[in-house]
Amino acid sequence: MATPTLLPLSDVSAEECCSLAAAPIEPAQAARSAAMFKALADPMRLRVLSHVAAQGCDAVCACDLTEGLGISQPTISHHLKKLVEAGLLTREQRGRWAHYTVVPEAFAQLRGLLEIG
Amino acid sequence: MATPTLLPLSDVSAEECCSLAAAPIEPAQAARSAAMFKALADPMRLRVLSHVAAQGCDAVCACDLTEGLGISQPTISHHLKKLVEAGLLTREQRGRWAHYTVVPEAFAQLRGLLEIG
DNA sequence: GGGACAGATTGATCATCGTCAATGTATGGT
DNA sequence: ACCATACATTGACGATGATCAATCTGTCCC
Repeated sequence: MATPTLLPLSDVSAEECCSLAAAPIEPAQAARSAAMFKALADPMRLRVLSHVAAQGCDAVCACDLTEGLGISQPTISHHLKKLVEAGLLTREQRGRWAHYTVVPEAFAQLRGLLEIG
Repeated sequence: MATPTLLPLSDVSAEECCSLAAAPIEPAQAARSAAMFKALADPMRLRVLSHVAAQGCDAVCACDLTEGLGISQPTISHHLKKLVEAGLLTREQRGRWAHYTVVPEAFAQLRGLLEIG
C-alpha cells in the first residue's frame, strides 16, 4: 500500500525546457504537456488548486477544502486525484488526513512552455 | 469579495495579474482562466499552436498547417477557431488565405497565473 | 460569368469528463 | 471490539469535445 503514486516528473530540470515557440513541438511532448494543461482546464479544479497554492509551502488538509467550495466530498477527492496525477500536487497521508502541496517544478515547466513573444 | 466589476475586455495589463498562489481564485476568474487552459489541453491543438508560435511575429497561413500534422482540414480549422476564441491567436484574412498570429499578452497572463513556488 | 481554390460550417459518431449518491477502506479514540 | 471520522472508489448520467466526410461560402483568375 501507499506505493508512491509519485509518478515521474523524473528529470524536470533536464526535460524539455523550451517554449512552444522554439520549434514545432514533438507529438510525445505535446501529449504530456496537454495532460498537464488538461488538469488546469476546469474552473473548480483551478479553485481547488488555488486554495492549496495559497498556503505556500505548507501542506493543505483535504478537510479544509470540503467547505467553502460548494461541491461534494467525492468531487473534491476526484479533482485532487487529477491534480496529483498531473504532477501539479503531491499527496501525503498523515494519520486520517490527506495533505496536499504544490509541485513548483511542474509550474515552472508550464511557464517555460508559455514563454512566447 | 474583491471586485465585482465587469471585466474589461481590452485591458489585459490591468487585468488580474496575480498568481493562483496569491489568494484563492474567484469563481469568475477561474472560469475565464480555465477556458484558456482548455484551449491548451489538447495535444493536436498544442502542435498547431506551436507551429504558429514558431514563426515568431510573422503570421502563419492556415494552408501551411494542413500538411505535416496528419489531420483533416476541417479539424485544423476547428482547432484554429478554438485558439482564436480563447484569445491565444488572432486571425487575419488576406485574400483567400487566413493568417494566424500569437497573442503574447495572453501567454503572459497565463504565465502570471502559474507563478507558484 | 465560370471554374478553381482556401477554408469555414454542418451533422454524425465515439470518447472523455464533471458531478453526485452510495458504498468502501482505513485510521483513531474509547 | 466498536463506532466515528476522513477520504477514496464505484456506478450512473448528462454534457462537452475531437474527428471526419460532406457541404457551403467566399475569393481569385481567365
